[in-house]
Amino acid sequence: MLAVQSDQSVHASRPSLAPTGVSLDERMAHAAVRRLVAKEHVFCEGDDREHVFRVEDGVIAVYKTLPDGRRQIIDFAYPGDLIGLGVLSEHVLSAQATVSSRVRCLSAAALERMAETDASLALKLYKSVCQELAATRSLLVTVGQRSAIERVAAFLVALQRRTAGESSTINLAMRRSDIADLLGLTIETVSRTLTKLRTMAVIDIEQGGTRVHLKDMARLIDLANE
Amino acid sequence: MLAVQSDQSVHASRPSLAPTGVSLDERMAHAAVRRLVAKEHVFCEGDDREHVFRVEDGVIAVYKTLPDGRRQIIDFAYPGDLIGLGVLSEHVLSAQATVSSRVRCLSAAALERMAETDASLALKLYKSVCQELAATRSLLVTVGQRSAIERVAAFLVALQRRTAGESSTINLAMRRSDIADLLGLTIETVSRTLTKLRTMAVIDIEQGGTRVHLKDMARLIDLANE
DNA sequence: CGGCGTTTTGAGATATCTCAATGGGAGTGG
DNA sequence: CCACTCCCATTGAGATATCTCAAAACGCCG
Repeated sequence: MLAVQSDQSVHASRPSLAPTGVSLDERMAHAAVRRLVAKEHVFCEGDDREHVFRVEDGVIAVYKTLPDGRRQIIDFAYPGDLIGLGVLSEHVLSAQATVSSRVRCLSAAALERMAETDASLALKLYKSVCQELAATRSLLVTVGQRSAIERVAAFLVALQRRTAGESSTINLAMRRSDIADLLGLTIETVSRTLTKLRTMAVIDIEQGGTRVHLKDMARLIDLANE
Repeated sequence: MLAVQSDQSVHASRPSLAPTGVSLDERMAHAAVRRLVAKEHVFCEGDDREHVFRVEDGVIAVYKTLPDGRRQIIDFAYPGDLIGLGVLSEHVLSAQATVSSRVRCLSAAALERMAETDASLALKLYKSVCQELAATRSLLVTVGQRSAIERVAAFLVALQRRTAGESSTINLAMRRSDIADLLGLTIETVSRTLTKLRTMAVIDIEQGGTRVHLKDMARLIDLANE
């Protein structure tokens, strides 16, 4: 989700005219860590927005549900990402660990109070949300325009870029139902599409179905129609 | 799109520690106006991001295209909305008038320079992008989870709330193809769905097909499954 | 009045969903 | 250590919502 780059001080690049005593990272270092088991919620829609969280380990699914229970995952948050930013006093989305995870808790009020007098921090938040917006738009294009195989291919490519670095093996760290709810498909279609990609020799699925080896990245990107 | 509330000065609510000489609205008042005919572009993906625009009149479709020409409209921008904000030096989206429109042009560099030393303005931009993000997420839920009739109903409800005030008559001010590309449907499905809603006596479609009267708002909201 | 772009409507094709059954792994308790 | 259970993934077969292709009607503008 929101990738706020680590730095030694929020004032590193440009001196602020409204200095504060404590940098974002300093606060982060002291913030309490919370451990979550798979499926445990970080927060739910409607909860008071007391904290902003930074993912330390694991994967957090940020999602919205319709009254009848259908669920759209908006984003997966990986280590380093921030979740829970917003302008309202209540959460408008829910967030749930897909596997056992750790998050660091930061007071939302304190963060936003800092930003009120610290242009550098406010601008950092602004730019971060712009990035988040770009990611959400990208998912919207995928869900609105692409076929099932294109969606799954795009998802795998995005996951590789976001979490795997140079490696061509990715760890899904989530269930098929999570992927389905991200891409606007059913679990059966996700499963069928993954086996189709395996049949096409574009990917390998390891025993357990959670680790995937991207054998033909160029082909996968092509299939994603990016 | 980004709804930056009008005010007399960006310092109205809280004195900034980093004052600037010129408020956002003052700049707006002096900014050049550009007139566009239907289908004319405000900017295209890849263009240098020289300006941020505020819509004065008409409707601007902000969209992204896939290599093969499929198009996903991300948002319609109405009078008062800002378009073209971002962190990169190039536009990552295209923007096109759906009907003849007017926009005001503001230097992107100047705006972002102001924000660097004006925490109040930076925070305002942050909050605006948060709202934009919320709208995009909402559309993502619609496109990812809802059926054709739910999507069209949700679109009509959102349009009414956003542009019609108290009135129950809305002006689409766009083609069926624009609605289709917003909702991830085809023009035929949009057309059929609108006539279905008319048959159900939930809406009336005026001669010309561009003005729609929402006869049964409660039912429409229910159909949208919101 | 003619022509063009757009919308509507129809009929058939198809991608994806739904429902159902099977199988594998992980954890639990005997 | 072996059943047993639960959860999840896979696979199949049939249903269906939406798409595609095609034609006709409409409305606007020159």
